[in-house]
Amino acid sequence: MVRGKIEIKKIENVTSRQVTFSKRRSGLFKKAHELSVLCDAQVAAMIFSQKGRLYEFASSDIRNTIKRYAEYKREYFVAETRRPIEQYVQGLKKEMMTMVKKIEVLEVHNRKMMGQSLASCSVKELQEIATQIEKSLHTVRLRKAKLYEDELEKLKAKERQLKDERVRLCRRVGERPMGMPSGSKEKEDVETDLFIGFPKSRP
Amino acid sequence: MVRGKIEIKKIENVTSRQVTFSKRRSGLFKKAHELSVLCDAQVAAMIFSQKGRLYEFASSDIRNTIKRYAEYKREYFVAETRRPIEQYVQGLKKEMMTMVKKIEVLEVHNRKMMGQSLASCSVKELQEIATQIEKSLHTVRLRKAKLYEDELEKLKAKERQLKDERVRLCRRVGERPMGMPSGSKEKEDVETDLFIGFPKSRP
DNA sequence: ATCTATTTATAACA
DNA sequence: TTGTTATAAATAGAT
Repeated sequence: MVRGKIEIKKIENVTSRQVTFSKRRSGLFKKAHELSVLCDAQVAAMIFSQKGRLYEFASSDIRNTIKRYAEYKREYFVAETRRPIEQYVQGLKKEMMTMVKKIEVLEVHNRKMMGQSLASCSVKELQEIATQIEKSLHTVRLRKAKLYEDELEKLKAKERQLKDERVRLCRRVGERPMGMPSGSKEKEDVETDLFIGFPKSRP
Repeated sequence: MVRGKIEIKKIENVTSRQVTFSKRRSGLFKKAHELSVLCDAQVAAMIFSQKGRLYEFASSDIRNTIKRYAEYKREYFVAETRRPIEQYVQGLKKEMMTMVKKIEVLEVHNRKMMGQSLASCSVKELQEIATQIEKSLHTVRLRKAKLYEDELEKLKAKERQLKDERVRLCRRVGERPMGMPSGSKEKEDVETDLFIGFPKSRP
């Protein structure tokens, strides 16, 4: 545009292009600055040189300007930059909603099974709850009984084993077993009727 | 800069400022475009007017330029733009963890109160569960009894009301009440012992 | 908007 | 890069 005006097309001479880039870049930034001051506008400019080097200008904080830009045009900037995360967040939120509902259901059920919050229940509901609770009680008691029984079996087995051992030892020492516990005398394989634990006839 | 150079400071005259904004804006974009063509650079410029209107220029697709910018400076653009969201996501995840745990606890408790998954319970635990279930059963039955009682009260009240009405009508017709239900004869305010519903003596 | 007197920007050169 | 300079471009103020 001086000493012979130039055509606006890529400058092929590398040196010349670099010089022009440098000069026009500062010119552009100067103009940008003047515009921002004169007209109280927010201006941002960014330039990538051919080599990939970044030059930037911002009248105020460039982050704010870009943020503002992003908000202004979220249909393509925010969207493309953030949509994956936002979709992910949406997914998380949905999951949470589901969980919240699940917790509610569980808590209501729990409360009813604990005999709480019964005010809203009809007679029919109360009957159902009672039935369920009775069933549960039955199951729990069965299980408890089974545990006792197992325990008893174990103890009996141990007793048997100890007796066998005792007999074996007595034989080895060459003396007749004596001073046996009351009830079972000389028999080596006794079925004791020793009962340990609670009576199991209360289901 | 012409016909008397101007100082670079905010133009106070509104009209003047608007005109200058318009002229210089197009000037800036023209320069930006020339720079991008002459030097084969990627240039983007964005301007927010005082009123908040956005004007933008981009040599190539502005999204690419901004993306490139974001990648170039993720240490403060990407980071600061996305960190809040990422913190938010972290928060959500934490909440979800808590909820998952809560659900687990509730489900375990629920199962036990339903008489399920008892295999892992000790005798002591089983006893505690049974005690709790018994308590619940008691509460539920109390509640059921209360409901029956209330219902009964209502019915009794209704019965009384109907009897009163009947007596009033008979008097009006001028005849002695007759053909009364068995049990209560002439008395106008009878306390019936009619029992409706299940016996309530089974808590 | 358009005009135009000036200031600015800058291409070419050093 | 920086500086100089001739000249093109931009634009303030007026219309």
